[in-house]
Amino acid sequence: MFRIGEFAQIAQVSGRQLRFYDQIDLLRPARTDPQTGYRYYSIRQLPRLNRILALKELGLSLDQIAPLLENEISPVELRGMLIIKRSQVEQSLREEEARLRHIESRIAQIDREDGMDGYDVVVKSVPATPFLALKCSCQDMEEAVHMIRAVADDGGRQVRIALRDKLVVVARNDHEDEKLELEIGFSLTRPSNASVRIAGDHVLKPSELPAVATMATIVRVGTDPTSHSSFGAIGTWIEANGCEIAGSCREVFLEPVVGSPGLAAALVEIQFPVRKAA
Amino acid sequence: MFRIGEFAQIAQVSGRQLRFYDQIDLLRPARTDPQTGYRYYSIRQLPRLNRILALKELGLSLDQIAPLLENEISPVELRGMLIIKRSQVEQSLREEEARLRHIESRIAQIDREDGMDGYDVVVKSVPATPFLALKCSCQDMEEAVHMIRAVADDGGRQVRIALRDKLVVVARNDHEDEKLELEIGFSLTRPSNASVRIAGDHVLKPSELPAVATMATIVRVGTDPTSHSSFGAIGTWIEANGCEIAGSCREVFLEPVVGSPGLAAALVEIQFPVRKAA
DNA sequence: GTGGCGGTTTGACGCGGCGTCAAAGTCAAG
DNA sequence: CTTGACTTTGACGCCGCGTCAAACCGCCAC
Repeated sequence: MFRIGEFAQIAQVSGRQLRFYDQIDLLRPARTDPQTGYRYYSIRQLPRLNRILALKELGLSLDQIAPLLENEISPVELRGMLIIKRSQVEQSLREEEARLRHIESRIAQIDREDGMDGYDVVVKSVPATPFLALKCSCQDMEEAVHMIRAVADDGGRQVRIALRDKLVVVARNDHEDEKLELEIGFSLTRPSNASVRIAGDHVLKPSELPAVATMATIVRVGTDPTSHSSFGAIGTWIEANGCEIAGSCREVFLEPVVGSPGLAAALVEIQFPVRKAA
Repeated sequence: MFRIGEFAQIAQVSGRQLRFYDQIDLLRPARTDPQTGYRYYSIRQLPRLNRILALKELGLSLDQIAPLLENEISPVELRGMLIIKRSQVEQSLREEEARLRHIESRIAQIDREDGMDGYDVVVKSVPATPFLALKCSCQDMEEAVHMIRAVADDGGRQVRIALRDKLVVVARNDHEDEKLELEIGFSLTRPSNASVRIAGDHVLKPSELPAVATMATIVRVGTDPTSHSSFGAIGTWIEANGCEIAGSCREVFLEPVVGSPGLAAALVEIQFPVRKAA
């Protein structure tokens, strides 16, 4: 018979641990002195403790281990538990790997002394949304900004405020064309069939922004100057994450765009639909 | 301004989470109505929340994130934190991989319907111990058992009980010889220079069992019948763990071996020194 | 006004597996 | 008998919220 400290030393566990296992009836000492409360362990209890430790290392919880020790669980059930556990471990392995890649890419980013702003990429899911937008192809950014401003201002006036939600620009990058294929318009709070004619003989037509389950997003202030760096950041992120782009990029203006400095000072969320690369 | 529920929906977090971040001063709402206590968030707070979420995904704790948000931390310090985090993640990756291999080998074991007893392999470290033992080489198991019994009985009588600790058999398996190169003796509670002569003109000589940092161990009842299966189990375990054997195997008799059925009914701990395979 | 429903508040407990005190009692050696 | 090492119970801490509960608030329909 050993006192708790000796037994703890033999089994390389802490005394607190043994007391805890006693408390939850996982491993009770062979004898407990009723006078003093001292716990006395037999070396014969070592196999049980070792079994506990071995199963714990497999990732099973103490609640799961308890019935195993009492042989209240058939090998088939244990197999089932292990199958589940395996998939959990595989999942967490993938997550840890992704985490590791992200950490490394951030370290590399610091070493490059990049502007470290706006590297807060977050994945979220977005639901399908009714959309009222103008399709157009622009030669350059300048023309695009002009069109966006036109839609924001004129459309903002003509679409009822209760219906209008947020200004959204969708960039279709299917073909490696020089031109920017854009859809510029408003997400809507509820579906609507009405078209809206704005200045310059353009028409906003109703459609739908499809739902995206995994969308890599980044929020940025202002459209132009840092545009390149934040796109770069999200690209780096996607690469580090082992993902690939799975659709057209969106820019969502989170605040109503008002007046002349509106676009430059606006809070914009860049969204890239992504999926796990094959 | 959004109420907590709307903001939570936008950012894809729970309201409880936002309340918690408020509580720990990580993200306070833009305004809190002093009358009702209602929290009102501005969309301008989304970047901060996103930064929190992004850093959290890197594995940083909220306590670590807080100063980062206040720019109280230089990029160099952040880099240091990330380096540390990286090594932690690498470590946990290795552990998870080992866990996965162990789970899979146990599933395979169930599928083979092996006797599932005694697969509770536990790694521990053992300190160096003074040792009083007889070196001998035996032709077969029968002779070995005979020698062990001789040492146990006769040595047990002659070595003072306060000095004697446990019966230990060390199996040197350096050369692929047929013969068993054994050291049979007692671990001692303190160093001693005395030799002990036992029956059959054999002599127990003092030496030392070297310390082993990582020892794969398994506890078993009885020496003979299941010997093969438990050695198999520990071998499988070592393989699954990506380890290799790094020294001579030991059998430690955890209980004093008394009388005739002593060896067969004894509680024995098999020990294999291991190290990570290259 | 008023009833109702859905959102919000604070507050508390729970989780998992112990670590880490603190105060008081026990054991064995000198 | 003293001393110092060990043990007991009990409580709180951890980390990041989830999940109640009871009470309160806002907005819409009547």
